[in-house]
Amino acid sequence: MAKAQLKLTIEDVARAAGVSRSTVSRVMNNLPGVNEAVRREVKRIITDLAYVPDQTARALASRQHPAIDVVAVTHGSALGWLGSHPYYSRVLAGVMTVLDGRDVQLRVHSVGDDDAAVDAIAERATAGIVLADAPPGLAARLRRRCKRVVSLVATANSVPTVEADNAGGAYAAVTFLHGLGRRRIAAIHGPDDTSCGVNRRAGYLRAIEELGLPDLSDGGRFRREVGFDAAHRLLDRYPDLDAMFVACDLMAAGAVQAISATGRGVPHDVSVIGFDDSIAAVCANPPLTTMRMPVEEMAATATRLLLDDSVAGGYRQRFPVELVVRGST
Amino acid sequence: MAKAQLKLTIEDVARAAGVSRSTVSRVMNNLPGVNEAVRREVKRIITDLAYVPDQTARALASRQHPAIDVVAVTHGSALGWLGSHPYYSRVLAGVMTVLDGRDVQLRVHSVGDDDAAVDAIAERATAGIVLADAPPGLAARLRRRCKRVVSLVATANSVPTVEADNAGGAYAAVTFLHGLGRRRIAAIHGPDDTSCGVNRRAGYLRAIEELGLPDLSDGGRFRREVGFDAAHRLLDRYPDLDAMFVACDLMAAGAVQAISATGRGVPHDVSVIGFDDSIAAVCANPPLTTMRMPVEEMAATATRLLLDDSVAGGYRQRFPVELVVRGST
DNA sequence: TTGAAAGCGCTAACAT
DNA sequence: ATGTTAGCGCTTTCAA
Repeated sequence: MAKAQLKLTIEDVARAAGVSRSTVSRVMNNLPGVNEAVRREVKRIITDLAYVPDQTARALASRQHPAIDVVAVTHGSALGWLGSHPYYSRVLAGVMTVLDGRDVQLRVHSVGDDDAAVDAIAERATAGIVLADAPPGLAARLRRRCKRVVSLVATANSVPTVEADNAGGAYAAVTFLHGLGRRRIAAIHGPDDTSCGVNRRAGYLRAIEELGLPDLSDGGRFRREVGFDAAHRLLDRYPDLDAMFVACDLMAAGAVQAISATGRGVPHDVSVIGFDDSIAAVCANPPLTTMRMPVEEMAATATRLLLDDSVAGGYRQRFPVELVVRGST
Repeated sequence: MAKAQLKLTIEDVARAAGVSRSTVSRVMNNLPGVNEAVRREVKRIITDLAYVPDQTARALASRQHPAIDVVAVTHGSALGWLGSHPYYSRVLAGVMTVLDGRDVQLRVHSVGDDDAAVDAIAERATAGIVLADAPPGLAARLRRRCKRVVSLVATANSVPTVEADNAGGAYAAVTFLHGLGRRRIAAIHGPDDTSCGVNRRAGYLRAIEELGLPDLSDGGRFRREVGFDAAHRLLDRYPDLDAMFVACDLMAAGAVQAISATGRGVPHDVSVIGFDDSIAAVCANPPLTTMRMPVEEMAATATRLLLDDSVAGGYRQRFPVELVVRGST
């Protein structure tokens, strides 16, 4: 019996397959120049032996490191975004659960409109890139320079996507409000330049149309202050509204603050339903009924896809969004 | 003129210093067996040349990777902690700002009472360990096995610490409430087995004693539900209380929910002041006046200390905690 | 106290 | 299509 190996190396695989290390290397990296039969055989042996290439050696030799790059787009100030917006930390949490135990680095970037910086990320990417909230332009540019990209929001068609059913969630939220007897259902939407913003709005619109309700909309960016201001405006314009569908919890928390400030009760006078099920939902007063986005699960899925190198061209996976009932309805 | 180097290697340093690579390596790693004069000279040259060793090569040769290990202690369920408690994501945000651009991995661990797991972390640690909320026992154990440790909370004496002035912050909070004319100031404390819990309580106690106020205390763990329940009990027992000092924003958000639920107004009937200045503060209704902990800055400082390898034995740095006034007072 | 030499496990020219 | 040969930049015996 052979001496126990502490760690399997490419050499072991080569020997078992009766080929050279170079060939094994080519197979691992999906490089051309290997006979198909040989390639299959080597792949089989790699699987059988449960061989895992050493990422460090690979990095040293190839001059690039294995890592998952999470890229968020900078809306205004870059600093403190992670700590201040629940979404990003949930994405990181999801990625981390998968990276745990593996020898893969997690890099975080926040990009504005500096194309050079974007190209640099693609250039240095290794295991792959997870797009937290990239607009189509950015996503397409990245995808052009690096095939291993997965977006967590609907974006350029060419980019593999693991998204949530935003439109369906919004539709369900409005339907729920309607079932509660509410008939003057306003909406505070997210930005029109994000697919989340657009799809949640679409879901709202479809619902009120089917239900024969009026369109009472306002909105802006996914920030608490925006929700606060929009709710004030809405209440001013439509003093009789009895419910609000708000496109994210942060805004919904702001909306609740505004509604309270006018002397109205939540949910007595106005029901409000948020979206995301983030920490903001549970800290609001009253705590928010909301549509739960499985952000952590989505990020984990995207990461696995990247690590398994199984991101096909038009890949698309859609996660359902679920109603969580709390005190604001 | 010499050919332009794309990257400085240990060889360049050795040549400049007129010694061998081995010697430079020994100096870098603070290994014994180098003449003091030579050591100083090599260090000078390293600084002059701004030489930064390649972490990947180092990892390959030494079989260990450069990384910052952030360890959080698991209170109950491990999953989802990052996404659900603002503190941790702020710590990560702080660490990341420092790691950005450097070739250092960020690993996150959450440990319960599995000593073997703790030892494994120490074993594999490289650049160092940042303790987010480790109790003395854990911290001491880790420190015994790995010198490069920095804690973000007061803990075992042997462990270098970058902490916040919790007692001072709590004292300032109560004083502020008193200045507002409040005289029945209750407190919702954190757990007694954490230094934050203990020190914030100590600050409260010192203040009410100096001010000649009664001690109206309750508390438990740093969770929203606990704040909610404690506030209810407090209001039951002392119906006339007019202010609450709550040891963290998450609990404070819960307290505000409870106070509202009894029909009282915040801040009209009861003023509440939180601690941390996390996302929870701004999502509460009304938004929370709170004592700001510079968590991101603290984590960044700890990380830099580790990376610069300048963690002395009894290192201790204390960050001030600042009052942020919002609507709950 | 110091240096020479042999790798760490892999990739990437360059041959064949 | 495949193998041979150098390294990647550092650590680490082993000699001196």
